[in-house]
Amino acid sequence: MSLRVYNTLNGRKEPFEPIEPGKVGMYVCGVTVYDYCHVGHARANIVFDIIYRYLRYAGYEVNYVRNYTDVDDKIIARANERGIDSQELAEQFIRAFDEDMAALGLDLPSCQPKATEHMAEIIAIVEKLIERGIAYPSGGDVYFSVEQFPDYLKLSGRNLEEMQAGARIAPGELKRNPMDFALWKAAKPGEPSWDSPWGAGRPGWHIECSAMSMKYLGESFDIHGGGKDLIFPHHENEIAQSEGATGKPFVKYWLHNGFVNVNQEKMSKSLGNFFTIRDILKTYDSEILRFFILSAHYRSPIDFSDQNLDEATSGLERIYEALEAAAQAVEGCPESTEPCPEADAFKARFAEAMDDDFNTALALGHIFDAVRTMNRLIAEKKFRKKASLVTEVRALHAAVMQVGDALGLFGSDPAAWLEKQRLIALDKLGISVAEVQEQIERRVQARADKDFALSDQIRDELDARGVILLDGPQGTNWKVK
RNA sequence: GGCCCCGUCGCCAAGUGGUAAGGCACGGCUCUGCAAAAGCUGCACCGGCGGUUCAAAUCCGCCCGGGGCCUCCA
Repeated sequence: MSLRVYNTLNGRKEPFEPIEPGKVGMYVCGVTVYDYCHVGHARANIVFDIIYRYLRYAGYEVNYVRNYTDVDDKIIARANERGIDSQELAEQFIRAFDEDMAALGLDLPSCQPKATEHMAEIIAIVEKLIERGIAYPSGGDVYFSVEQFPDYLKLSGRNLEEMQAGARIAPGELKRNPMDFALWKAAKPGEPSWDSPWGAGRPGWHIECSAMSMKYLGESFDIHGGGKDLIFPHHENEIAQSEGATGKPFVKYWLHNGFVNVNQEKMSKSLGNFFTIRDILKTYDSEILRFFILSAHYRSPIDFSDQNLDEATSGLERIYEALEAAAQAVEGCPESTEPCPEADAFKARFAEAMDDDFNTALALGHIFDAVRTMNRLIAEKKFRKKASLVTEVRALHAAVMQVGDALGLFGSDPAAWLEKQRLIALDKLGISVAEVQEQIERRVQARADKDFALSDQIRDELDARGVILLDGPQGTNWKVK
């Protein structure tokens, strides 16, 4: 069984064969740092985080580069609004981005370059393109000439003539063809700028990614990722610039994640229907958000709502409860080195799901199957005395933890995680832990007195307010509905 | 207008030619003082119509409904 990935370049799933066996070079477009990130950014980064994790789980050595776009029109505009330096604004949101990604539990990429630190590389590519007749200086700008690059629009599958019909040349742009795009923009007063052979200026939006990806991963590399909305024009233009300059294939596999929707509509700044990562993390644990995102295939749209997040919470709690129960059930039992075919089969199914274009939804289904098996075995009579069952539960527990690591899940201590969730939930109900404890004690006394009417009344009252009492061998526990 | 995607159980969601994974919710049973949790168990012919095929949720056509890109966007 081997990995197959959906490649936007040809619209099909194809076998994943890295340029250099065993090694993967992967570049993902980061963010333009002028504002806080929203849940859409969270999805993109979580998706590529699990791709990064799974590739390593599958044995690849991965060089993962994710950039910061720290020079751009929007950064300049926002900095001007606030009357601060654009670099200062960029630094502020780079820190915010790093905090958000850490809060989401993302593994750090191998390298996180900044556009402003790669001016020499950017200028070198522009010079090369001019040299080859694919780009031309005009005023203080430099434009890429789309007519000189026959493969233009091969990623997005569009038609140049039709696009030209609707394209306009903005005032001040000295383009030969309306579809030509800026590689270098002449500095306007008050804008950050760098010296270049064409005078002071700054890079266009797309060129930085060509420069940084090729610098760290080579002129041809394996995976380039980003949101679907980057296919055109950003990634299309990256291909044009890069292949135009090198004459070599730029990227082997283009991977694009689907959007986060709110009420079936794309979450976006312009629609104003977005939630920032830091706001959501106040209400929902980051692992719940990750679990929710992994519950759908990465290329499908996913609808963001309280109901969906609450369902994800229930599902994740079920898994953590099983992990906790399994760990407790086998504690102190003799260890065994016996192999466990069931656990091996489970891991094989997990790998098979992930190998099919990172089918995390199916992979989670397999994890739930393993959870049910563990629960079933633990519930057997005299479980602890049956060595084969103990061995199987141990092996399944270890296997779930292992595949969980490949998804960035189940890394918390189950008891602590569940406790945190129920405290959060209780807080939402506006009930204090002390009050619940007090009621439990009253009920314990009532039960001791065999006053079941009072006992049930106490439980029903709490139930009506959203708190469920659970009587177990170790006494009475509680959880939120 | 051009290009593209989606429509599977009450809700979420896999499955893309061989007879529907999983989760949440719901019903029954076991357990329990009674419950809950857990387990067992029950619960869908896949938007509509037509076609191809021995066989279609899966392929083709049309229709209906929803969405995306074409301008900054994860």
